[in-house]
Amino acid sequence: MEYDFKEIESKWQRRWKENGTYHVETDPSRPKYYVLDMFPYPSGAGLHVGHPLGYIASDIYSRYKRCCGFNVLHPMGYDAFGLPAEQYAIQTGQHPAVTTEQNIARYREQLDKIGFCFDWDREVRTCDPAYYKWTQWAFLKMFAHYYDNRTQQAEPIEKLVAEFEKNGTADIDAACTTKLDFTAAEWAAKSEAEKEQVLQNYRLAFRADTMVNWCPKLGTVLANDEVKDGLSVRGGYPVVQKRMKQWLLRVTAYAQRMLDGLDDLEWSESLKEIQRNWIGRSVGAQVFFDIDGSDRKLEIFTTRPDTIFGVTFMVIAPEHEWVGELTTAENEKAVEEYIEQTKKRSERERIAETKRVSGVATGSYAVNPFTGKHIPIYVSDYVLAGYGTGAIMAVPAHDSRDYAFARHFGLEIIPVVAGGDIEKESYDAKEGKMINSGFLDGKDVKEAIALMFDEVEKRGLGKRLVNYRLRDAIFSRQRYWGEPFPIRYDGDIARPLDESELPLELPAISEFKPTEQGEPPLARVEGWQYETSTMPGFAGSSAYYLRYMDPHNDKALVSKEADEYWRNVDLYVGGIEHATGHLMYSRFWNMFLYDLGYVCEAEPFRKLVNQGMIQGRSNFVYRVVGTNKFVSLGLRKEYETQEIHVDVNIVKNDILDLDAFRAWRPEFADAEFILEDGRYVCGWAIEKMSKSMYNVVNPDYIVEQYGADTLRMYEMFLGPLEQSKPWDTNGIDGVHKFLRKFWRLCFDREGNFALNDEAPTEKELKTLHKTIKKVREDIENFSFNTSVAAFMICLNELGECRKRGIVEPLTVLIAPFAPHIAEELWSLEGHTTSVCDARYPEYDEKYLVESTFEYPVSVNGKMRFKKQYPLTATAAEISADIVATDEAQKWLEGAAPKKIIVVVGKIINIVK
RNA sequence: GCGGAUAUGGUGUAAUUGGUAGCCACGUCAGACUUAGGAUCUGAUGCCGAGAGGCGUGGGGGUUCGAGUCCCUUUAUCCGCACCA
Repeated sequence: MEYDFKEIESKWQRRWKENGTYHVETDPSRPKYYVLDMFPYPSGAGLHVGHPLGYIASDIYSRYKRCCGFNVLHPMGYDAFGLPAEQYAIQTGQHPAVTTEQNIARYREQLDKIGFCFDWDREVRTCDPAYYKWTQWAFLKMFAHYYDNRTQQAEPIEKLVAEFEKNGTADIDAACTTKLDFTAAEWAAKSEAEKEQVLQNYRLAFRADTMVNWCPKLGTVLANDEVKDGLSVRGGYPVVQKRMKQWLLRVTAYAQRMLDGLDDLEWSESLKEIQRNWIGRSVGAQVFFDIDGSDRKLEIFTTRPDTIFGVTFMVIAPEHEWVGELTTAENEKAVEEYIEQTKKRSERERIAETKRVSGVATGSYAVNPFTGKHIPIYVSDYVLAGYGTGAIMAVPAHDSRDYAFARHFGLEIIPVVAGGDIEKESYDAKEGKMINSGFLDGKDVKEAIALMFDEVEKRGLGKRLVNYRLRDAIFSRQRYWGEPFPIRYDGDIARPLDESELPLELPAISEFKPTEQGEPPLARVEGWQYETSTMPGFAGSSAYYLRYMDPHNDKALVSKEADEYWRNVDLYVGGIEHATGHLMYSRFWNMFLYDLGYVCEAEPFRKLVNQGMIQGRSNFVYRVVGTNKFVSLGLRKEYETQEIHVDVNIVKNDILDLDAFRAWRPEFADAEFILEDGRYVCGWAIEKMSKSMYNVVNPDYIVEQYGADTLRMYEMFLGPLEQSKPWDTNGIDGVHKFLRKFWRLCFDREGNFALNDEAPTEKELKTLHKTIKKVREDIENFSFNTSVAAFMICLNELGECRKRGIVEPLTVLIAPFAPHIAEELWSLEGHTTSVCDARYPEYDEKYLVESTFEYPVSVNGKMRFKKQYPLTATAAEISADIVATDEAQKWLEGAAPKKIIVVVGKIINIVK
């Protein structure tokens, strides 16, 4: 019987569906394991061969865990709200709900062909009102809570109000936008609108007038992680800074906890590092500088208080609120001009021109609290309004930016740390001895920093302070295709809907552009008395992993029972591109729900694996310039040629299918070829997988040609999971050949199923157990490429072994990788259960043991590694051959091995 | 500029974590069976050399009896952050 993968695969996919094979329920009698993939955004282009990489890996792991006795939750869904569907709607008038529905159907069809073990009964879609009800619910909870720095958690806003009524802000230590100061009496005197204004300063979901990333082309604001190099991540359109009233999430309140939480997560060091950088904690001091002729004190933040003696000027950001106040009459014109000029510069220009020094003096002076010197205050855009206090103390001798500025404006440069040559450049290193610094002279930098902290606090100049680079997340988008905010307005006061009013459904509209007045599309809806912006893409994806635990519950996001059983995600597989977006927001969202007691784990994703990107491998043909003749790769040097992308699907092993090429496009219908060895060889290059490069490989095509099991194994065989690599269909034959060989193992020459019950030999058992051990270890380490290789080696070693005692465990072993073929063989053997109900095979150590082992020995004074000893060899016998090095002696000392366990000639353990 | 990662045959990769570098595949070459093969099977295949032999894990140096693996240095590529005080 031939290996008819089409027949086998459709048969088993149908059965799995009919029998609900992969349906999961909570089962307290069994240990749980939660394997999650980052759910896809269903785009119009469908899946290419790169998308399933992570899904296949997680599917193998899920099936493996299931065979190990775990109750495995492995769900899938769709991140269905988002910009592309809406952009498409604007162009075509097609409602996003319709295109999204179509795209989901297409995705599902593609996914089903690959044979995943998802529990589709738990599917979620973020655009489903029954789902986004809980996104809105979480938002309302955030609106109703603030973050108390003393209890280090979210608390009901009523607690804060009660505090205001009693003591005003006197005893408050809460996360806020700006520090407020008022008494109980002042609070009582405020109007309702004023009180709400104050509370917005503390709520975890709040509305504020802030500088935002505005993308005119997309007509919406964007969060920091949606902007890169001054361009929008989606679409690549310019982004400008603009002051607007927006909803925000106070993620900064959780900065420290999100930072601390990283330590215990099984994430890659590089991903943790990206998040640490994004949070950007820095420890420093807040210091107030007196301003000459004013009662005001200029507040700055510094991480180098040791260098205060070297401060020779101050700089404030152009957006600093005191710019007007600090500017003297004679400097007014120059300052105004400068600010006008910086406003015109886009974010992109500002980034591009970081080397250019610019600035202007305010005419005011501050006083260096340690030297007593009067120092000028400048305005310059190298100081950012958004970080620290938007003002700095400049130490040109020890900060390269201050140095460049001082050089440009001819300002004094005083070295206070010995070690550099300030004639040439600033000395930024945090090491050396202090000079020109009064009581700090002779001290080491580290020591000086500590002493200065104390001194600053003692003199009442300021205090220690921790600053974060992390910004609050802008949460509203001026778009249609997203979750509506459960907020209505009473004048300017935002009123939350009652929970019983949820979900607030997105109304149907037919025109998706912003209004003439530039308002979001929802402003077109007649009678819409709610907020007109919608929530951003990350809203729906922030808690979807919780919803999978209990997807049909209409009383709660997740029931206590389900949450306490499934707890959190044990293994999360997805791309690194979500490092500062989704993975930050999800952690914030989860910690918030944890504070409120709705979930029992503070961290949502315990272990995370980032699969690499699959790049495209493009093929080229070479047209002789001015003709319709195409010359093969090896001969192209002899002609003047033009390189043309050719569809990779009509090229095999870099050999062009000439007829297919002629049929590909009308202009090539009468193409002629200059061949080498009778074939046309194409050139190739690694590029991004995209339609325009004609290098997109569709998984459907691979499944059609080779079957899902081959696709699954080949994707794994391609290389280490976490590494980016190009897709190259060359080579898939090797994996397909292997599966055919595995299939034929069970049939005799006449094609009858022919497993026998003969007892396996020692050698065959050794091969089997070696493979079991290797494959199990590799799966645990996510080293799927080497486990596929192990299967191949196994078959090579076994030859034509048709013994049930060998083939049956191998079938179970291979099932996570190639489930269809495994199921078929399993059923032919007479098993009535599904192969996924079988226990994963254990290996028996005794089959791994050999009777001899090798040890490095000296032969004729030269080190060799050839000599074999019997297992019973004594230390004395071995030592006679060993060069008398310390290491060898140490190994022998008291180590006289009683038993040495050896795997195919290598020592794995010495039992004493 | 700062931080992280990677570098091994013609190609994708492997190496029991300091112990015979190149497993397993692709490709290539030779052979078998075939009317035929994009089927199947067998063998060869790191480089130089006729051979003995020599060289070989981006480059240079070091530790070690022994280095792809550890240390120092350097180069290239990729990724993240970037006027963050």
